[in-house]
Amino acid sequence: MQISEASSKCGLSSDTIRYYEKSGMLPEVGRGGDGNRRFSQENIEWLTLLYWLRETGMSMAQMRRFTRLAKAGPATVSERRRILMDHSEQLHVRRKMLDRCETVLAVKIASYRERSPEDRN
Amino acid sequence: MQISEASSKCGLSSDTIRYYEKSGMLPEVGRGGDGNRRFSQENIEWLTLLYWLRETGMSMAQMRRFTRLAKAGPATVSERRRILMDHSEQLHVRRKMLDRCETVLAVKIASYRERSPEDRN
DNA sequence: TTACACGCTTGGAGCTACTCTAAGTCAAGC
DNA sequence: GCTTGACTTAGAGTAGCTCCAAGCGTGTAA
Repeated sequence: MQISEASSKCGLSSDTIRYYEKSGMLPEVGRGGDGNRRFSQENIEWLTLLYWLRETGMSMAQMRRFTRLAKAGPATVSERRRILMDHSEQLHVRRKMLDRCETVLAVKIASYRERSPEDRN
Repeated sequence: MQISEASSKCGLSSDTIRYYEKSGMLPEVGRGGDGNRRFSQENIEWLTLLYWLRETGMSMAQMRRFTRLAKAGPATVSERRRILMDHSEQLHVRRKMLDRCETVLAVKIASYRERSPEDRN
């Protein structure tokens, strides 16, 4: 599978995939006789995980660390699990932010509805 | 109120407040006789709203547009309400992303738990 | 009165995480 | 043989901060 198909399967753009590879966030990606990248099913699964981690705010530094651990083999499984569990907690923090913002917006929108005598910002 | 107090009240750093002002995302901020910025209660409310919009992913371009409309006066209220309502919908999209990511993480974490014969990435 | 600290000011450099562009290679189809 | 299209690289450009240096004005302490 070439890069554009990989891109449409994992959700990251081709540019981002190349950038992630250069930044050490992918395990070895093979090349065909034409010199182009060939993505395996495992590669796609990895990219898809990165897509979700990025989409929910994990830093590249953390993703790089996660990749390094995965490359190091099964001995690092517990450390990797820790990273994912920590990120899972981050998701709760973010959800709370969304909830609070929704309240803030609701109040602001309501203030726009009532036609007050003074200018409402 | 000077910038550091404003910063601690709205949640944006002093640097970010100055940056936002320079980028046309604040209505006029007054200056004291010493040449330093003086923030009014209205300023703080505006900054706090920007804090929430940023925190939940609104682009600077959109925030700038929102500010421009607010400066233009009450005639733009309905357009501003539209912006906030659109952003409110965005929050739902983001929440769904968090939910899906949580599922992805749960699956991955579970795969780490079962000690499989092959190396699990 | 001089000395130093503190909080503010500006302009500009540096950083993260992409995103886009230019210039080139290679294989397939006409 | 020529064009088209997907790929390659290096490197420039962008968004949104974040930090730093150099300088100014006020306040306390010696």
